[in-house]
Amino acid sequence: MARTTGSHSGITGPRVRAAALRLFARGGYAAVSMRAIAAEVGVQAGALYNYTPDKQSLLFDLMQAHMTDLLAETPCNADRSAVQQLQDFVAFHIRFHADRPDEVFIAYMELRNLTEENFAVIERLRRDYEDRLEAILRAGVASGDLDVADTKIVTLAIIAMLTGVNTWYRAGGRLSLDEVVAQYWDMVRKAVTA
Amino acid sequence: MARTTGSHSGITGPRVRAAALRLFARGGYAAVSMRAIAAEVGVQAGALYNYTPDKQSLLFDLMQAHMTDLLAETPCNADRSAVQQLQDFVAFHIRFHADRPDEVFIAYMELRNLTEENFAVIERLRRDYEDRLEAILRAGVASGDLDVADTKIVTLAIIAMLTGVNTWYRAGGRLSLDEVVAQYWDMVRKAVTA
DNA sequence: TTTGCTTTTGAACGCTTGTTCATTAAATTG
DNA sequence: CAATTTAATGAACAAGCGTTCAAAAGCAAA
Repeated sequence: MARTTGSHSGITGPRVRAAALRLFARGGYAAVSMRAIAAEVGVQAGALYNYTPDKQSLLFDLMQAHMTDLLAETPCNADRSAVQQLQDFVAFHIRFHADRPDEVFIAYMELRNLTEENFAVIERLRRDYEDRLEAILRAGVASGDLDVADTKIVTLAIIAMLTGVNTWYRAGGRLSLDEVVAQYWDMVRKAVTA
Repeated sequence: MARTTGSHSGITGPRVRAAALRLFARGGYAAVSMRAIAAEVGVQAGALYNYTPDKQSLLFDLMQAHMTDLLAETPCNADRSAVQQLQDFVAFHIRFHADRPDEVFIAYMELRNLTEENFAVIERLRRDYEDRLEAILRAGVASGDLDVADTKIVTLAIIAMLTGVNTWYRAGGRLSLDEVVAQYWDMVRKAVTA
């Protein structure tokens, strides 16, 4: 046997990325073999190398795509007040992350499995995202609507709190995403206003 | 060569655990080989098996010891008000975790590398810890001192926020631990009071 | 139907993995 | 000093790792 019936590059490529995403999120990058990814796709290990130069690129591409999407979709409406922008950010962060549990898990857990250069790229994207939130907080402090002693710390505290939702939230659980967003916004709002 | 001069079980045992802790935290359980741990101790791989039945037990023992310490040291002073107990908890959590970055990192990142039975043990200890905080919040709601809609969610949100300190805090950095504790307590207090 | 391209196979590469064990030597005990 | 216990070595094991590549086979165009 060699090429199998129905084989097609436009189909196999995305399936390789999807399988890698699933398995990396479930078992961790180092614990998942290329053969395991291939088996998930229904192909031999060698075939993966038509779609990625190596295992490291598979991880990096997944993380970079996730962070790029995150930054592209982050709301940025300068017409709204700082408090409104903060509310938009909280709602966006929770919803975006709840929709992509595997990507989020990988983006936070597999940083140390990136090469030095790849890590630098992802780290910069993460900083860019943090800076978006910090800019909102600064604007709120400047306008007097927010009471925040150290915008950097509060930025990190808010992001950590919001991202924590992913450790327990499951669609169809006790709380709807609307309720989750409302409760977290309530906490954040109280924590940063006078 | 066989046994080396100065070799002693009472010394090598702790060094094996310390090396495993360091390397697991740095590179991840799956990416660290028994030979790498042995090299860090200055010994051959076979010698490790005088101190652990296998690699999995090395990970589990580290995590269990950490969680047991955490629960043993958690403040629990029923004489104090709910708000005071909450303040005690926040200060304790930040300080305890800041003192043990490697243990904390492992306890959060390597859960998926535990066997099913070992995972269940660690998971229960983690729940016990969460329950301590939730009990404080419930008491505060009952006494009217706290305004919390859903104690479970707020428990998880607070813990996620506090544990996030470990991703950026470094001793000798811009902020002292006292300042960090003060700022986080300020946020928590405002978020859970009316 | 033949030609050429694309995709996959399956074997092979050298290397690393966790773990075991007979052997050896230091440390301890009598 | 001699006997025993303890702790380490270093080789070996089977299995798995990421990756490469010639050969094979489905597919598309002529």
